[in-house]
Amino acid sequence: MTIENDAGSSLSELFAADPLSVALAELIQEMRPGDKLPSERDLAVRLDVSRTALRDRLGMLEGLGVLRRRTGAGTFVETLRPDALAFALNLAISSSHLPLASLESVRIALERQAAAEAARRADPVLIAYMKRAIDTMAATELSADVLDADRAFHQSLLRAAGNPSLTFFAEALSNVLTKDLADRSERLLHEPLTTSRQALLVDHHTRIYDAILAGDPDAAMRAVDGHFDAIGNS
Amino acid sequence: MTIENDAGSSLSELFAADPLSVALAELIQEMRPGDKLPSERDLAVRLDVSRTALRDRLGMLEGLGVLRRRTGAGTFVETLRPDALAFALNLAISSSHLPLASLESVRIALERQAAAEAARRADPVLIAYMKRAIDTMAATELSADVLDADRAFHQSLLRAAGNPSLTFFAEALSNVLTKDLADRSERLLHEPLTTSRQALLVDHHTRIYDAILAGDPDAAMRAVDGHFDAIGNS
DNA sequence: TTCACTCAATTGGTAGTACCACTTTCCAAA
DNA sequence: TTTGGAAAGTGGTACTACCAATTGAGTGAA
Repeated sequence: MTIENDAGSSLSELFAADPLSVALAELIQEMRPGDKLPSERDLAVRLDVSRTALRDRLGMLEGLGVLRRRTGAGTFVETLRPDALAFALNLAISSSHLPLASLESVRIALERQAAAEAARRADPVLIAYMKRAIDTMAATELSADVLDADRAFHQSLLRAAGNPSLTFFAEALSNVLTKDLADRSERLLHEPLTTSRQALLVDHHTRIYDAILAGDPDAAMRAVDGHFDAIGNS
Repeated sequence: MTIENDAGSSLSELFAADPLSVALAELIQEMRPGDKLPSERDLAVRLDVSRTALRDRLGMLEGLGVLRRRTGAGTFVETLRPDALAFALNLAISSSHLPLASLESVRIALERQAAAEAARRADPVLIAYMKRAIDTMAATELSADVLDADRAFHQSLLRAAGNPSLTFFAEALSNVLTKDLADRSERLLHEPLTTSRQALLVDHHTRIYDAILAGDPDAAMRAVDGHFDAIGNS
């Protein structure tokens, strides 16, 4: 009866979590996103714990973004939500004083990798979205539009990479850095949109785009680095 | 009285979390790691909720690795623990079917960035640890020792980068990939340690080391890529 | 005085009950 | 057939009681 610990042992061995958490984790591992868990009352009986203790762990798993509890409906297995991770990271940055700059470099690392993988895939349809963002960026005369186009570009870049983990972490980081980015954007919005600066941005993004279109991962990575070096100093 | 929402508003605006979670998050943000929270009974009264509801959220925050509850002692603010994130990621990978390969590429991206930053810092003391790992790798005749030295090398590389966020994410990913790595290691342990393979590994690591020692970020990144390309095909 | 021990207060952990609000289902009435 | 609402089920909260671990102050002896 205690033989099916293929998936469970790795969790219980790696993390010295309490048995109840591990039991729940193993249960969830056997389910798929969207599946409905047994009701709290049933599950409490089945696991031989009180509903109070069970809810404590369910709260934890919901905090981790693994579960979603819907009042009146039930508890469901969730797909990993980047915003849940972002919530944790936000708290951690405040309480643990993780420097924003160090997070920025993680973001750069992910974007660089995304560019490389996008170049390897070279999916014409997905790459077209990047091109559209660049065109928008070049056509407008408003700082706000440039910022929007910039966001759209980086988003389409991640999509073009087609790497779910990369997308997940990058989105989580984006959420974390949103406040910082908002401050920076605010500053840029109050600056006049100089033609030279706009041309510079368009040029940088075009280089990334060209490298990906050409299927050159190394050139794509260099282009991303050049981009972030430039806006880092602006 | 409602003016001090500099840190709080970002949380409540970004995440549509319930008020209680946000209130707790704001409280935690004003504290430092190691600080002790009020007792559950006091906090429940202060926030005007039941201890039941409060414990539900505390469970969530503990799951996120932000808090640590110690029976009989109290609840304390924690520094961000990579293993907590790894726990969540493990569950997420199982339930959301995030491909291991996509996670590997995130790991590569982080390691590449670490190499670049280590080269920029060029801290002789920290770099020396990398050299030691390489020497160990070259001197031994056991597969197990090579694997240990390999781990030591990548660990000292992250340390040499001196980027806390990079280290945090890389460690979390290492924990997640531990099972997969264990399988791979197992396979390697049963293979004979060919001199050519060992020389290849030593050569790859030496290239990374040399580039960092020379303070050349680009070369360091290329060396990391070369390394992972090679072991990816082995 | 100093050290070691005991014990009571405090704290987190669990159990159980009751009730509320919301959702879903299904059956009966139009 | 359609529609309305009742009923059952679910998560959310509150409250009480008790357990186990920790802490610290007080007490005792050396």
